[in-house]
Amino acid sequence: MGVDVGVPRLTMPDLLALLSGPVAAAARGLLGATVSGGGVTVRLTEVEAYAGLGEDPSSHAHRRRTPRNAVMFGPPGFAYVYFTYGVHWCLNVVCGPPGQASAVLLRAGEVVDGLEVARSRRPKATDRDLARGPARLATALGIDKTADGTPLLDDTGPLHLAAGAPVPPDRIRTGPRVGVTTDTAWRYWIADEPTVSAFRPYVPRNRVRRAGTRTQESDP
DNA sequence: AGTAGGATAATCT
DNA sequence: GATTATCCTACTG
Repeated sequence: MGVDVGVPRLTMPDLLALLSGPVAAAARGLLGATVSGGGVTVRLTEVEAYAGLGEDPSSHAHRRRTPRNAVMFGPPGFAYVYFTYGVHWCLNVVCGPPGQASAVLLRAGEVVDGLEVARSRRPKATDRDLARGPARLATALGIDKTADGTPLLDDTGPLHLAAGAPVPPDRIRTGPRVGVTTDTAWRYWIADEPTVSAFRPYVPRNRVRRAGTRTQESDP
């Protein structure tokens, strides 16, 4: 039984249509949607669009199809999960028509259900920080590589994506994406949401301490 | 409050 | 062998 009749909510076919279209619109439209996994539900407050083959140097699918990014080349509505920095998992929603390989990175959200479970997965985090950042969000949902390539729009996989209460357009903010070289304003977030992650400009990590480099000073 | 550095391994050149 | 769509801790002021 729907209670709040006045609030239009995307139907499942509408959600699929949204994900099938241009990735920027898909990213925008995903704000306010919910992702559930492992007993935790997160309401998305911050996302980033990544175009696929060719157009976007920051996209994992920029150059060509590889085993890692293969899911991005498939149909929309599936999870693309990647491992980075040797430590973290991040969750994307595959968008666009098959072959285009665009995706939306889920950067942050508010835990709206399963709070106790989310806290147990991130014991040291405050409630605000439980899913504030892409790897934190993935951890809160209990995501690892087994979620890669699973469907998000039905209940056959470990994750489920559902439309939420629509976000008024004037509440949506845009800006450059985090941690990448390109400056396209393809980061979207909901204004005044405390769960939105802090912006961090791209900084190359050049300083590699080489094991073979001997230093002579061994005493002051 | 702000920043520097380390963790740690898959992926790609 | 270099890079990485990040996060946490420790240190400085």
